[in-house]
Amino acid sequence: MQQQKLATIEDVAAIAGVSIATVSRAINEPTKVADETRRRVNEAIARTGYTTNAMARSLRMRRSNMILILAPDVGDPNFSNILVGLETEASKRGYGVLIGNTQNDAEREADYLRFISSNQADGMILLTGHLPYGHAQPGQETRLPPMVAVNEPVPNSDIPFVGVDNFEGSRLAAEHLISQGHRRIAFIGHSTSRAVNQLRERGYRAALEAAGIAIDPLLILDGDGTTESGRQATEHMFVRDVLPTAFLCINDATALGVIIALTARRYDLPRQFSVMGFDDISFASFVTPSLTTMKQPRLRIGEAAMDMLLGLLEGNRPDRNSVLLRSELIVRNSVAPPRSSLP
Amino acid sequence: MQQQKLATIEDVAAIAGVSIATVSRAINEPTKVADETRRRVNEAIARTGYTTNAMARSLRMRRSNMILILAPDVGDPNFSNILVGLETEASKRGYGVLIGNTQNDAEREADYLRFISSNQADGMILLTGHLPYGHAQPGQETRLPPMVAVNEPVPNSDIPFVGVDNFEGSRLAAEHLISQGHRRIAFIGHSTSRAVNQLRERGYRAALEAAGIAIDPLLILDGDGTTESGRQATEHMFVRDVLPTAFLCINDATALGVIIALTARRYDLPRQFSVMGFDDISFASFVTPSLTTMKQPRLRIGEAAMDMLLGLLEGNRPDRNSVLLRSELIVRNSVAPPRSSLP
DNA sequence: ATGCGTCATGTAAACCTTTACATAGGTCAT
DNA sequence: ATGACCTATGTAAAGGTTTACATGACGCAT
Repeated sequence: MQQQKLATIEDVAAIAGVSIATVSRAINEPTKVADETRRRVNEAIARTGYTTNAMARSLRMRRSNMILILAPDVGDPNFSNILVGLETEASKRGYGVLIGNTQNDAEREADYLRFISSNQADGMILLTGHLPYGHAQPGQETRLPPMVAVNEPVPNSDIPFVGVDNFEGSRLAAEHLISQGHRRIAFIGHSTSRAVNQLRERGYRAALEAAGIAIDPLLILDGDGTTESGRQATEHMFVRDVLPTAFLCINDATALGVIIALTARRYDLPRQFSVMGFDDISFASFVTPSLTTMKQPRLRIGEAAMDMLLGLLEGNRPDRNSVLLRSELIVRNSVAPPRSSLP
Repeated sequence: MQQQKLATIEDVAAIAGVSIATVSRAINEPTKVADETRRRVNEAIARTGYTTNAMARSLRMRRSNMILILAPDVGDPNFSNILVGLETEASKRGYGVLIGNTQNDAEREADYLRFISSNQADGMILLTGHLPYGHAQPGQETRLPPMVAVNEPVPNSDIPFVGVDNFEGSRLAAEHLISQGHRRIAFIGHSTSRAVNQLRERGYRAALEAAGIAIDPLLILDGDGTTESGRQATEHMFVRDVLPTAFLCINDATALGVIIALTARRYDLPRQFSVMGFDDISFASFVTPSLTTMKQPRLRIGEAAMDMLLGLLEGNRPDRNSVLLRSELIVRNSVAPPRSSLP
């Protein structure tokens, strides 16, 4: 019921009155075939509706023109536009995009390697922050294809990385708060050894030091990147009674938790406390007060990463091993000068 | 630099001392091969790290075990979890998932058909609400593969559909408002001929009629599904001075627009006006007031759709041509009894 | 006339599977 | 002893490309 036999290169060759080799050349290296012949071949192609069978082509060429994207959660709003960027660039260059949603499950990660070892994908984008589990199974040792890490670098590896400049972004964010007159600025991080956190905390420290503000360790708290942890961290500060005038959060989700905690305590934001996030995820503009944050150029990150990977596949050594894009300050309504500094 | 020649079935056969046919059978139909032989083959496979070349397999079998997902915008928060559901089910059944982000661009839609006509995908999921442009190009007439439409049915076609029961969901939403005492309920729709809108409006009408409430045409407004259109529709009502006590919106984005408009006019929600959305997208719980809405079971929609498609590919006629899943009432803080009905 | 280089095309191998058909050995009923 | 059937395996074709190598025609310098 399914197959009504698609036209093959032989059908085209027969109609055009040439050999299949000529048809193949007419398609892939048009200059190598005489004008008149090329015309006849094209006509035959049009008449038969021929399209080259990708499987046969991949089998012969040993490349599939497919890229595997490994992500812990494709639904994550932080990934969505990166995905769009990845797909756009790939499609523009004639590549297809395969998605692997790993849910950080080792078994699924290992499973997805079958796309690599069975030649179904030529390269891999890692949004996971680590190499797929099982890449070096006792007996197996799957050869890994060219890869580019996005968003989170792969620690202890020289895998090329594309992402936002976390140090710079965080420094700019802290500078923004400082420029508004804040001097007691809390940093709520997400220390689980993730490189991202380190850089953002360092950016925060750099900005404070540059402004001659002493770092108060009591103002640096740890969370796990969730809204709930932002809320808890804030509560913790009230319990200890060590309060900042502004909160710089590792991400928007955490910042939302801070806002929730402060609002629950009936503080008036941003008059009494300022809050900044990082990422600019979709709800950032809908919270009350709307969130001042650093916007990640997600679309461009995706495009740049795919561009780099395809470059690798085509044999270009990349000029640099990592591409850091600028994040952009998005001023909304969650930041204001601290009360004490008001006239 | 790339290829270090992967092991083929011949290598395995040589080591195991059998023919390649036996190796193939040992892998694909284990019962058809003697225990002892199977053991030797498996050992040889383990030793060589052999994985079957998917390209050769697909070429021979004429099926790729890949599904193409066509979506206007993979980044749309409304799609994200559907995507996860689709991917999860596919992966569980041994299929891979290819994404095609069409951006509603005819050219890109046509382009993605190459995956079909070149045998790179066996089936297709349509999130676009229409057949890909170019499926019946003058000369071309690409044969379309088995398909399932998700979220939005394809009008004037018998393409199987999986989605939420819009009529029922909308009726339940309206009933919820009625149960709180509302009788003047506005409906802000999105009439651009989309089937979704029709059904939701009908559900609204059905609930009102069942409660013996006359339909006031002045309370039925049109929008285009965006936040801005929700704001405008609300303003329009104030201009005409025809006001409801509650707004039932075609989706959460629209509802957000209504909330913005009302808040800007300094009304106290939900005391003075109630607002309901539809979808339960991620920011729904973060808005102030948090949005009472109908939750779409997106994950399950994705899974059900993929299940149906794979069923079709395996030759099962589906029992029904459409699967409608229930949406769930999520009660938050944007709905309260109308002032007039308070004690 | 000969030889050489170039250009357009054809021939056939290779890419790696799956599977229809053939073969061979064994069991069992007649 | 014969034939029928079953099981386990092997042989070889087919699936649709790309491309190294071969062929032949032609122009041109010798």
